[in-house]
Amino acid sequence: MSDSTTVPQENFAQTLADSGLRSTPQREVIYSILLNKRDHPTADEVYARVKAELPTISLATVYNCLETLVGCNLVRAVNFDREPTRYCPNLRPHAHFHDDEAGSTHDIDLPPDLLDRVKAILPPGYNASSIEISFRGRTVPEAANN
Amino acid sequence: MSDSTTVPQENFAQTLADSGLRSTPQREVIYSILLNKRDHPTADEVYARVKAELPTISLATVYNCLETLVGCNLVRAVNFDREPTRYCPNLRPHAHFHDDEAGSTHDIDLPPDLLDRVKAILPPGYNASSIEISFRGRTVPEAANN
DNA sequence: GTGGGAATTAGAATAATTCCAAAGAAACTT
DNA sequence: AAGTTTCTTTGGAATTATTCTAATTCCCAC
Repeated sequence: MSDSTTVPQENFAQTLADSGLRSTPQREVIYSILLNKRDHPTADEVYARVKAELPTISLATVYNCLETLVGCNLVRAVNFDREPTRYCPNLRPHAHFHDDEAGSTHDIDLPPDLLDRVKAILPPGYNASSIEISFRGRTVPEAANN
Repeated sequence: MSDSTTVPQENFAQTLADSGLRSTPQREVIYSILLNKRDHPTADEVYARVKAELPTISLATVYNCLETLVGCNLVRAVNFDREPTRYCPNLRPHAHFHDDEAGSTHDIDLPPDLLDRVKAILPPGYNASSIEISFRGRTVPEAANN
């Protein structure tokens, strides 16, 4: 189930506990939904999916849980322009490509040295806590292995 | 007034005309406001500044004009997380750094080859029309020349 | 099994942006 | 220069994503 990019289920509770937080059914299900279908769903989409398992969950809880997971680095939030925030359980360094035609978002793995080179452009005194590299455009199905 | 990063006033009308658009007082003033103070203002901030010169302008027009200028590549829109969109007349390749403490946004010039290297990570079939590299964090005044 | 902090819930509120329909210029046409 | 078309602006309503709030519920420690 887990690969090098994600936190295995058994560490999930621990990671939360490390931040003084509890593992709850809502948090677990939401995290598993993100692992299950890696299509960068929005909060609304997560809400729709989680209701199948927890029919009484509220949208506010979905937002709360997602924010919590982002806060303890179990999940990354991805933003494109004025689009709703999307969520991604891939913790490996990667960029994002947003296909404007399809509306879909894809992970693009980053060569490890490249992230370092990008970080290196910051002048002294600029202390970055996060970096985001994002592309927008079209994917050409014929040309891609896709 | 203009430098290598911006469009000189005399080309402004032409650039609009190339897209079948007119140069209007509202568009001109808004563009000059962006040139004048390069602090990445939001639409609201532009609105406040433009009212000094055009007191009857509406917020909708500010949004319209900014979108128009972005559309014909006179201006770039910059987004950070869920913050309001900011606008920037710097057309040179550059990244953005958002200082969470001060709420300010800074341009970070990109070495020309770096943008190419970043573009090169895209698999075949991924056709990017725009790239954005953005940092969030703090700036440390003591360490910076700033 | 009771008290207290944490978490969830539903709904109201907010903030940024977009939509809409009407009124106002500007530019072509003849 | 009047008429027509097209582009632009305007104010206000509407929309969308998200956050806030207050009330309940849950869970663990005592």
